[in-house]
Amino acid sequence: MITVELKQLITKACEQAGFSDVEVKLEHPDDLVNGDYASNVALMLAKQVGQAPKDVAEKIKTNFASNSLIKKIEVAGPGFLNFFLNDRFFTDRLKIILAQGDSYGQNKDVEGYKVMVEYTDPNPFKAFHIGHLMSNSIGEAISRIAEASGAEVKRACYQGDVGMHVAKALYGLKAGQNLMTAYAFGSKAYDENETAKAQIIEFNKKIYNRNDEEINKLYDGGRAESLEQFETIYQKLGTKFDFNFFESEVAGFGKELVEQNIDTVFTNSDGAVVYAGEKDGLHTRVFINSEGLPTYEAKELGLAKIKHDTYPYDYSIVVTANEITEYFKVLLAALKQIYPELAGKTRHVPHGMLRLPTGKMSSRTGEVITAESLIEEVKQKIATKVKEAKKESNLDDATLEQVAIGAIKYSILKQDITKDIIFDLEKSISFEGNSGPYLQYTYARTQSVLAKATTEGLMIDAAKVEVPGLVEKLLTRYPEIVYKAGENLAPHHLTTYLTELASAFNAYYASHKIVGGEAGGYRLALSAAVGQTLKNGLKLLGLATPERM
RNA sequence: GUCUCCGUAGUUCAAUGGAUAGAACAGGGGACUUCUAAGCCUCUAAUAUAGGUUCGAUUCCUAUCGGAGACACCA
Repeated sequence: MITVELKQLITKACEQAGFSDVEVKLEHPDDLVNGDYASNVALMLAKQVGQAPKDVAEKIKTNFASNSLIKKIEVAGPGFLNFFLNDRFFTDRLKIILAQGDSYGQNKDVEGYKVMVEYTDPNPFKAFHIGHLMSNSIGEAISRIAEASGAEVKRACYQGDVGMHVAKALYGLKAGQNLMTAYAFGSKAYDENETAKAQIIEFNKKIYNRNDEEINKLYDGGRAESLEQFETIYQKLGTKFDFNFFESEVAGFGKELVEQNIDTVFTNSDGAVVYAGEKDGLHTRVFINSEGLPTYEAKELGLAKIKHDTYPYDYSIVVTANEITEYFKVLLAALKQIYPELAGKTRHVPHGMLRLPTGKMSSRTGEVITAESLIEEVKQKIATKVKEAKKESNLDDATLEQVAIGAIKYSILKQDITKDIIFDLEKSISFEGNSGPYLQYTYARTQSVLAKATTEGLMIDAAKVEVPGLVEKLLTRYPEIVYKAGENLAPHHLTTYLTELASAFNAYYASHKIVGGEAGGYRLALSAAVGQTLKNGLKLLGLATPERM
């Protein structure tokens, strides 16, 4: 990468100037008049060597070895070193982008590492709601970014197919409710009716023990139907899980693990088995309840080991909403004592909550927006909008869905994943400006232009090359952005960048005629490179790139 | 009450301790007999408060105020 090269040159110049042990940092100045890259090494060094920052900068500048990459170096502001790269660097990059194609931007940061990413985690018998959509969008993006960084990624989904929520749903099913309404019905009964509560607790045991034929039948049917619904949604969203783990499969082993470590790791307390987290600055959590059943904590403990047996990961990433952040710390503390090597490889990536303006969503009360209904509603909105804007709509249903899902995913991925999203259908999902469809539209536009150019080839002839502007400069930064997104597990760096790139290209497009004319070949090559980069970036985010829209 | 995360234009979001805090939406104004107007150009508008560290703070530290989450048998 260019940044590595540049850093080496700076380090060398610093040494030549008599400054050693410098950590060189590079950044892109906000304004291109301050160069393509800037470094604050002189500012950092100034105090250490007792000289004025500007003098230090000048010394580094004069000791810079001449090379073909750099056009000029300026000392500016309080003591920044601003680097201007040769035009040739940017125009040559277009060739590289077109040659590398779909692989442009990939790196080898974590090459050879086996990574398991767990995300989405919906519960059978409960609705797949927009919260799951958030986890899925983030987890899928992280998986794809990890792949682009060289990792071998396996996607995992962990699903709660046993536990009180299932017992409540079964109570509802038994009372004649359907899968959509059963859970809320059972929850209500549990809270309001003592007899129902006792019955549900009884159901819960029967589910674990599988000793009641009627319950088994209801359970098996409901579970299968739920999983089938989830598959349909994953297909729409573009996720294919390599492994499905179920609480029913890990519960037994998890319970054993806890029981084997009573008195060493865990303690008995009021009939339950708990981990006293206070010694780690955390809080106490129950691992086996007083009914003798493993809680989510014990199951998760078993899951960690079973995951590793299934796929010997170097890193295990668990993507969930941040409401379980504290709980996960307790889990990791316990895991650290039982399987220290696994705890060290496990990383919890919490994301914000998706909340409604009225507050937190609650599947207990049935106050949820399902993923399915959101996608349909957004499709409707887009269809209406397109109909108003254009006389005829050539948008087929498949494209409409790609754009709708693109709008939804973008709205989730555009911000720092740790922050909550207050979800308001009217405001949260945008089709213009800073949005998924804006990027998809820009991509389609590049393809449309290329299709128009039937007689011209993509030429980057030295004689016809234009002076590189913002578009060319942004294009060269893409690999840095992928790297940064991977390093910080922060997909929003990509969305921000892609929107900047699309915006620069749209401005270029509005003021330059691309097809035909003197520089036609070059401009087409530029359009192709923008299209390729948008496509690669959108792919990492999990957004489709329709050719027309 | 204890712990964790968060407070940036009217709204939704950006900004590895750096230069004039950047977009989008909303609102005002505008261009186009041109390759996709889901587009382009332009104007108005923000770092919760008070201290501290630093050459330099939206960013780090402390306190206050405000919001969200967790705090034993749900997940």
